[in-house]
Amino acid sequence: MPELPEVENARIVLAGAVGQTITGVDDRDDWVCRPHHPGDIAAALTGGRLTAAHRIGKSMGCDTETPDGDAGPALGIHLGMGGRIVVTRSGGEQLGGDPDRQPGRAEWNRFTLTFDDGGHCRLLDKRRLGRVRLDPDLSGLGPDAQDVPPAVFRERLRRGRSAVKARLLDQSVLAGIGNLLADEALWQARIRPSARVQDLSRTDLDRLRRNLDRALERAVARGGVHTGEVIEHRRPGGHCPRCGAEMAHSTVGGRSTWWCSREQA
DNA sequence: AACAATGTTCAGTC
DNA sequence: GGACTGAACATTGT
Repeated sequence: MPELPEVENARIVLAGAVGQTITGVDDRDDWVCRPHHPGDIAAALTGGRLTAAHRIGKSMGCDTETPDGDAGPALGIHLGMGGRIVVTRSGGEQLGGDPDRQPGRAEWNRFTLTFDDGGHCRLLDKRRLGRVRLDPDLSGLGPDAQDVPPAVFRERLRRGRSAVKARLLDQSVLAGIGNLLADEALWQARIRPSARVQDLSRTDLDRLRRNLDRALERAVARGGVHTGEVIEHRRPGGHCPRCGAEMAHSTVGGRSTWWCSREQA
């Protein structure tokens, strides 16, 4: 599920744990916690306190404070292909979970913080492609896809010769856009995903940016990219919800791609 | 059983 | 060296 909108909602869940003091850390999943070893993250964080929850693109994390009140290591979390954050408060109140508010099966628990008031913060990830690490290097990320000025968007996107969708998916160009959001924004803007960036006009790029902004805002508000208008029509036999033409399918930028065969010609 | 899946990264090729 | 492509990664669902 996780593209920028899902991660932003997960960040809000994570923020529900800010202020808590960490009494225990389960970091035994050495794949999800790589390159750390079991116990490394526990040693770094136990006794510390969460002080903030932030996000850039699809990467999020917490700032921490040591028991002495000094700045502690940052706890970086990436949800990968299907991770979720669930926070349980001392009273048993649960924040997060899947769209049906199911917490997820216990064996999908990949990482857990336990707090002094009895609450928990968990990463659940059935596909196990999520990641937890201390002080992650985020220097390779481009600006967050939310709130990119038009001139910056045009300049960053137009560089190179690849397909426009491949540019949108490149996290070093803009951070936060994933496969579904890219298809949605390109469909809204009526631009073919395989169009080469050097062939797009300034008007095309401005229209794409506006539609991307709108798709992002809408997806954050509605709880995920799956709420996009064209998403449910990305399937064999699907039709464009605007004009009724058949949806076309192929691979662009290494990912499964759907577009309107008429409007995005 | 074979294949695709809302993501990232690494090994190749140009 | 930079830009770009495709496979690999771990696991689940169809």
